[in-house]
Amino acid sequence: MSTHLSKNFEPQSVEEKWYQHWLNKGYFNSTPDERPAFTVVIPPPNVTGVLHMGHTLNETVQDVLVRKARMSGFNACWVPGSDHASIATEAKVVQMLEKEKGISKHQLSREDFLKHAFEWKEKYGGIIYHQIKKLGCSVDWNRTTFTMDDHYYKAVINVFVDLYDKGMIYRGARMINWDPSAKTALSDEEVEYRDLQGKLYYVKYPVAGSDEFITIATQRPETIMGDTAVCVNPKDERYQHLAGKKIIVPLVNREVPLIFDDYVDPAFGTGALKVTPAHDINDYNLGLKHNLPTIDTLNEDGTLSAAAEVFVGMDRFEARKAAIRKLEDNGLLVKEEEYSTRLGFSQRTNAVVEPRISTQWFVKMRELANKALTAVTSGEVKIHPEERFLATYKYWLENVKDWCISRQLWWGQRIPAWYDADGRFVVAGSKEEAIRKWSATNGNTPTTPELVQDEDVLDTWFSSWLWPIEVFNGITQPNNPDINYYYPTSVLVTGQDIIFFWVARMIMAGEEYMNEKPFDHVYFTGMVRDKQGRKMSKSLGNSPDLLDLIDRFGADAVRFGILIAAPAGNDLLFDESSCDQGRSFNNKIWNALKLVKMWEANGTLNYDRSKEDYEKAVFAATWFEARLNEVKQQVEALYKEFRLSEALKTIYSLIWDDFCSWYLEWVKPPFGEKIDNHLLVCTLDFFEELMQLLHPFSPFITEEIYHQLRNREEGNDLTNKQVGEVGTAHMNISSLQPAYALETGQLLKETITAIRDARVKNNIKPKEKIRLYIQTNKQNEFTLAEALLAKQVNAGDISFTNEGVANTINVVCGKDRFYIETETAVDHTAQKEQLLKDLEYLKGFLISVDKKLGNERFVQNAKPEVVDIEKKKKADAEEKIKAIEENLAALN
RNA sequence: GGGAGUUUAGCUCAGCUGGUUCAGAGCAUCUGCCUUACAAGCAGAGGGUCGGCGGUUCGAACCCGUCAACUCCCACCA
Repeated sequence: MSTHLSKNFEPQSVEEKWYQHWLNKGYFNSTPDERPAFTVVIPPPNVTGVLHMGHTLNETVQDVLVRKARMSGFNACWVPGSDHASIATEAKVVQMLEKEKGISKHQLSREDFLKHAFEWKEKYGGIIYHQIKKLGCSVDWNRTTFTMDDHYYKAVINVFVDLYDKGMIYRGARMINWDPSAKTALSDEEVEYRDLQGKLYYVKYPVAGSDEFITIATQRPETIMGDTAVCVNPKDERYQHLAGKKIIVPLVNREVPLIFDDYVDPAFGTGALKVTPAHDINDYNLGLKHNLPTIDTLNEDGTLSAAAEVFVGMDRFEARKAAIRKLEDNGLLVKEEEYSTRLGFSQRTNAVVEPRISTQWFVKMRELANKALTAVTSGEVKIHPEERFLATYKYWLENVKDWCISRQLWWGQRIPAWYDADGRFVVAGSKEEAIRKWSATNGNTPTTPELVQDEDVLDTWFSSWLWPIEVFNGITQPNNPDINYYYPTSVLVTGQDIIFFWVARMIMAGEEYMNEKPFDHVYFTGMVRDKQGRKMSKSLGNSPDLLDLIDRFGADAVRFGILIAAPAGNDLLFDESSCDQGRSFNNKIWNALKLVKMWEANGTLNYDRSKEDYEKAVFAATWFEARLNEVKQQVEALYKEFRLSEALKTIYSLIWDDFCSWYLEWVKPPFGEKIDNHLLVCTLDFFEELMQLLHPFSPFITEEIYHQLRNREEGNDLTNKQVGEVGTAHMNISSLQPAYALETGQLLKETITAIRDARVKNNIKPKEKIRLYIQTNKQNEFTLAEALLAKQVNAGDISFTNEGVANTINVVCGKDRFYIETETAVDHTAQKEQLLKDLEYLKGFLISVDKKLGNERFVQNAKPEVVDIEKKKKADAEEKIKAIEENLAALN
């Protein structure tokens, strides 16, 4: 039956095969049934993007949870999909059109542009799906959703109309963040602030009708032309005498008032502030307060507008230089100063953001935020790790501002507002509906007004916030069987960087449209950084290519590599070497398979429990069964707390140390001999169970080995097996208590290590057989494990003794004493040294315990159990000391 | 400026309600092994005043205070 197994595990040959097989079997497809649902919606990556290591981590975590749930009896449903990512994608399409076809966006009609965009999406949108497959993700491909799918588009529009009708969406002129590169408004969250070294320019403003000047400090001399006032603090003595005077704005020689406001800090700069209501949020507020005119000196692309009068058409940064030169020429520039400042950058285009007054659409956030706040503070939605993110979440929601949702783009859901020639508008889901509404509000005129739809589209997040609902058509077909079954979803796995953009808003949408949270748990993964702790980014070139990694290490090894270093919520420093570790692990498992497959059963079914030596014969299996059950419980607990990297480490150690290093060595038959049939069955069962335990983390190799272990019938795949359905033959191998088996196994392991150590230290050749004498009060335990002990320390003979044995190497392990008799002469120096060292440690230990027990306050105050433990420690230590001292005496 | 987090072996991190046979794991290091599953391996070993200082306690890596370093989030000082 032995098919030839390759020297090492070869992932390439099995990954493709199994993924296709799983798909063919439809294991990942889910439809509602009587089982409990375990639902996960993927955080949709940008449709034209590629998966970076952050995604890799998220997808792996989700797959682990989903596969684990699937094999634990849940109806697991993981919905894949992608996000149209309006601004990012539109920027890419614009760039592509210019570069490859020499077409600029404004040459195209909206319809033509969208055609190009959809073509682009078709061409590149598949990349992320391919990567998700390569990684082994068990998503339900039948449910793939794109945020611009027809039903999804409709859902977004419905929600907009609904919120507008409820008075929660309004349109108005406000100061917003403007991206001059994409020529669109941004929400506050889409602006990233960075510290920069800038300059502060001191400029003299002449006072009208005098030869005095007021000197102001500014970072932005190119906005001087938009100044409509100069402001000082009313308590500032220096400027009192200028009250009522006019100030002349340089470069344009416009007279503006001098105003007084507490806002100005007299200690900063010169204590005088130029007020440019069109280009600074604070100035804008001052302008409102003091009724100042607003002069917008910038165009939407960041060049200077006609209103600036000078430098018209020049880019804002060029204009800054020009303004400085001109001011210098006019003798108005007093000085420049180095100044560290913060500038806002567009998250998507990296352009410096301009504060700009513009008419946009906003969502009122207060009420929505309150609901989202309650959902989390009440514990309805649980955040992991909680302590770290709860405070951030609360703070944002308590201080949230209205959400600017209109974007001056074409790629996205077009705002369903319709305007007549006079600028009056109605909000409606369709043109027909719009006409109806318009007629109703405007006096039922029978003539059809010429209604034009708003040119703008909605913020991407205004569609993503419906994700957990509309992937199940919950908005467009409320109460359909899917939404009723799958919602709320079980867990959302995402990066902490989009807690406000997405997580908080999904909770708002869930509460608003489903009257229920969108998920039970939120698991925040940390940021993936490189070895040096730097963020992974394209510009640094430190972000590995996922497909390349999978090519080199295999998907299982990559999953291992990213997960092993990823405690929940902590940033993780990713290094390829952890993939290497994953690959080594896979080879270790593969080689264990090769070993087991080499074994041949001896044909006799040695299952006779009545036989005298039965328990001795199966002790290794008894021990491992107990150990396996113990670890399974630990892992279960770790899953509950989402401590996946620890679960993986625990399984890793179980397989490598307990199974390979101890168990397999214990049951391994001597060269050329056959293995007891019963032990072989147990071993195969253990192996199966181990594979099932590891399967969520490493789906491919475990499936492959599951099939290599035994011949399987069609449709018998690990991926589709439930816990308890594999490895069942070995249950209750012997009647020994598991705790006793574990204790004896531990004793055996420690003894083996101690004796091996003594062998190494005394230069006993590995091949040399020793004779071993054991002095112990645990004779039963040692008798049970005697054969294994003999094999593992290469002892030809083991016997028990009540006293020291002359001319031997003495080893003390715990309270037990061992005497090693060898053929060669014994040199006692090494063991003496070791014994003295142990003795010293134990005596020190004893002193500290004695001290503690001698302390009356300890005995009085400490819990009785604790005192008892100390007493036992004392007794044990004394016993051990006695053993060592006797040994030492025997050596002399 | 406000808030949060981190600081334990060379590196990455565990250490849950305070109790020295718990100062641990994995990598890395050192020593010995080409033992017919695996040298991507096996068998051993060494390595830490748990960031500094102070306090609470019979007892502190763990609780409190304070200082320092690093990271992140939030905020309209020109």
